[in-house]
Amino acid sequence: MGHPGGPTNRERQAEQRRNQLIDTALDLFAEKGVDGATIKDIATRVGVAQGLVYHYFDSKEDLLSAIIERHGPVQPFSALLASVYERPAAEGLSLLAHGVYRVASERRKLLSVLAREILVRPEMRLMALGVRAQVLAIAGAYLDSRIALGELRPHDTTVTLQSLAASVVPLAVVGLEPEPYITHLVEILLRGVAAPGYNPANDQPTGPGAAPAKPTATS
Amino acid sequence: MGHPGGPTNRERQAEQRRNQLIDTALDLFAEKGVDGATIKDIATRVGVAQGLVYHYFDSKEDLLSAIIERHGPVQPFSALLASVYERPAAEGLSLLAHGVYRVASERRKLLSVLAREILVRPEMRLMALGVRAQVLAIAGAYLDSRIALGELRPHDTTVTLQSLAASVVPLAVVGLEPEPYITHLVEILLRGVAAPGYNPANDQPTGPGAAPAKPTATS
Amino acid sequence: MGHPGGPTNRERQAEQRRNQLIDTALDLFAEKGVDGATIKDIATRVGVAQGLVYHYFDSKEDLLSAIIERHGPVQPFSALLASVYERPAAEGLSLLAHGVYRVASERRKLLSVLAREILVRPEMRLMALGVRAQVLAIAGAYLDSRIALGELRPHDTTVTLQSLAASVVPLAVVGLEPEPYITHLVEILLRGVAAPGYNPANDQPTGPGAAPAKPTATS
Amino acid sequence: MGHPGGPTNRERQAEQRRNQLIDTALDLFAEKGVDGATIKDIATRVGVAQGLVYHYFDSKEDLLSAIIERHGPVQPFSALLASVYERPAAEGLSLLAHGVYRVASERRKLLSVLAREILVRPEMRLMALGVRAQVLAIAGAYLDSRIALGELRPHDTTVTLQSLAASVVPLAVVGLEPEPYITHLVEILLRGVAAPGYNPANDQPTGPGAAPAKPTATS
DNA sequence: AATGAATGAGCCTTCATTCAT
DNA sequence: TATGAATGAAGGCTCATTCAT
Repeated sequence: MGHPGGPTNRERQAEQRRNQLIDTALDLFAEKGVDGATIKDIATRVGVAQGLVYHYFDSKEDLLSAIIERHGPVQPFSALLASVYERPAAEGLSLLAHGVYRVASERRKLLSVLAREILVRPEMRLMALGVRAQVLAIAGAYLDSRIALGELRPHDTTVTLQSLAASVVPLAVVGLEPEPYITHLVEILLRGVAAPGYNPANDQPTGPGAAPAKPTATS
Repeated sequence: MGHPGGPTNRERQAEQRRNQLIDTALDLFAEKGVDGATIKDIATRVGVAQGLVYHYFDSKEDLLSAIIERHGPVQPFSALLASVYERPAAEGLSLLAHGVYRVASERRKLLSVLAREILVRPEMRLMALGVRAQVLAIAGAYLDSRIALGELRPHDTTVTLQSLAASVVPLAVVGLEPEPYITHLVEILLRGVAAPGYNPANDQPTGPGAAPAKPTATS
Repeated sequence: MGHPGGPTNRERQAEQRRNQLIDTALDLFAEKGVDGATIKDIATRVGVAQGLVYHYFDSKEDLLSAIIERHGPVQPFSALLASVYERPAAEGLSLLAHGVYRVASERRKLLSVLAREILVRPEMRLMALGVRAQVLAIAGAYLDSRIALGELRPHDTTVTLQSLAASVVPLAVVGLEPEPYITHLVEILLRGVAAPGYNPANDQPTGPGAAPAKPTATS
Repeated sequence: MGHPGGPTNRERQAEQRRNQLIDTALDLFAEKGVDGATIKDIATRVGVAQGLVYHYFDSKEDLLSAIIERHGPVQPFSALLASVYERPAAEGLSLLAHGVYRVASERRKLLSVLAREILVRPEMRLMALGVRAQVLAIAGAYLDSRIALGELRPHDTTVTLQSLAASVVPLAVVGLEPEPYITHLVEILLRGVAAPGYNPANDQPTGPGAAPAKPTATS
């Protein structure tokens, strides 16, 4: 405020300390749960006095909020969705699945914490349901567009996406290997929702007017 | 033990009290988490003194074990799997999906508790992974048999099952409506893993030239 | 509740423990102030664990309420006022002054605590003002009756009472000797409010119609 | 100190800051009590960092001392007493009463703080008792002189003064209106200690045979 | 079987105080 | 002069657990 010329050295250090506390808190919350991890745990692991935590955060609750703010997965998920837009269905689903795995892997600690807290805190549950609704809306619009283009058969795209996410995210959170699981999953889902005659191998949307190859098989 | 003629009156009452404590503990664990619920909470809700809890259980931990023992979902899931065996793939997958939802709904409180504890207790995590492996083995054997019969195309059946379970169980745990979600999900998965030309409507594998059933929505 | 035949042994002991905690808390609150005295102080002086205090009281605040309930000076002051009613003014004022000193002496610890808290807690201030108003109303009615009987000259009796109380109570709270201070005070106030010609030495109200002795002196 | 020519600009600013801190501390001590107000509270209200408080004061205790030094009511009370000296009793008592109210009103915050601390800090209690003794000595000498002049009857003047102060000061500290309370109080006390036949209206001692002034109300 | 008094460890939080910048 | 990061000692309160009755 009163010092033009960018952050001072001291402010930079304070910011670092703050982030250090947030990151350490996230580690410990993920390991022991929010209730199981103590402020003392966090301070000790960072190597400072307990009191310092309260210099940066009003309460444990506030610390949790700061964690979410800093590590919140909404932005990366949004970016992922944006990057998929306009891609053919086969490629898009694959990008989606692998992307979700990657983002969830990077944020696995936070997701682990949230998964626990959502079950017990109504406000967090509501927040999570809201985010879920937003993401489903955006991603659903993408899949619907692929239906309109004739790549996918008409269906409730929410189901596809929910299934995709529900299958992939826990994998990442628990830390299991993605492959070959995800590739197989994408194949199953794609076959499940592909329009008759859509050939993923082409990586090219078949025009809506294009005559599908003889329905010899569902593949 | 030393009294022939079945349980005495007193033993029956003790059993009832024990179960009452277990059930109430489960309720509270699900509401507030294992850490968030106190022994006093439980005793108060049952209408007894805290001390009594320790007549029936050695510790909070022991109480949690008793809950799992009494409400463990392994048996019903096993029964479900058994009931599906020998059924055609289309029917089997549907039975499986709806059955999983039903069982998970009935046990949603326990599953909610377990979901939280698994993330934080290594022993529980191992236990859960073990159960998962068993269930996947049994159910996988079933799907493999349907592959062998030509109903389903050869694929990693674990993926199908994992996806099914991961999609359905959270639905039940969070308390969302199953339909039309589950029906749609089954349709997608079934199409995704069906052998070419398999006609679910027949409950019989069909020749390659048979027309596939129309999708639910206008294609 | 569920045990006819009066309090059990255990209940009696619990009650004793409770009172012991209240009394010890009062001692310490008076010595160090409510903020200055710690729950540990109290527990230690009683010879129990800190936690036990919270078995009997919800909070430090609740403990303070219990102190007021048990040691509240309203009842004894009311009794004092009742005992004075119908007495001649001279005797009444003297009884009042000495009685207030006695009661305030007996409750000096609580009054000391309240004196401090009133200055800082609006609710307590209001409560105290309310009590003061009640007491002044009752005692004022007494003095007004003595005015009507011609013993005292018409005046704002609230002032007399307020002055009496304000002079006597601090004496008791601080623990100073009452005599000869109180006797002198009563004499001054009595002369200050006596009707011309009222002779306290008589301990008899002069009838309203009685001719006052020649106004040779005010005494 | 080492700079001739009066205080430098910087010294003047420092003095201002110091006084600002003292005044703000007094405000907060009065509002929340010495224990209840924090150094951070004070610094925040002044708009500076906590650390700065420790550039001006060694400790919270030292800050309290500085408050007393700056706002101590001894000087104004002394001035009041000096101004009363030689005045006739009736005028003197009235001046005293109103003057005490005025001074106590001006210093009500400090008096509120002291009232609380005296009850809990032995050193402060001693200090206060010492001040009280001094004031009573001076004011007592004044009243004794009026006794010697025949305006007041011989009596323990300490009692009169104590009663006056005890009645008036709390009024000011709590912030109640002075009138008509103080006027009535003075009248009562004056009648209570006046020599027989003393006529306040004259501001002159009157002979025993002189008719007393009519009471304020119809007697 | 049942009660609830009692314990004691530990948690979150506050706050006066210090100190490097 | 001024800042605010950092410390560390408590303090209020909770809670699983024990035990005499």
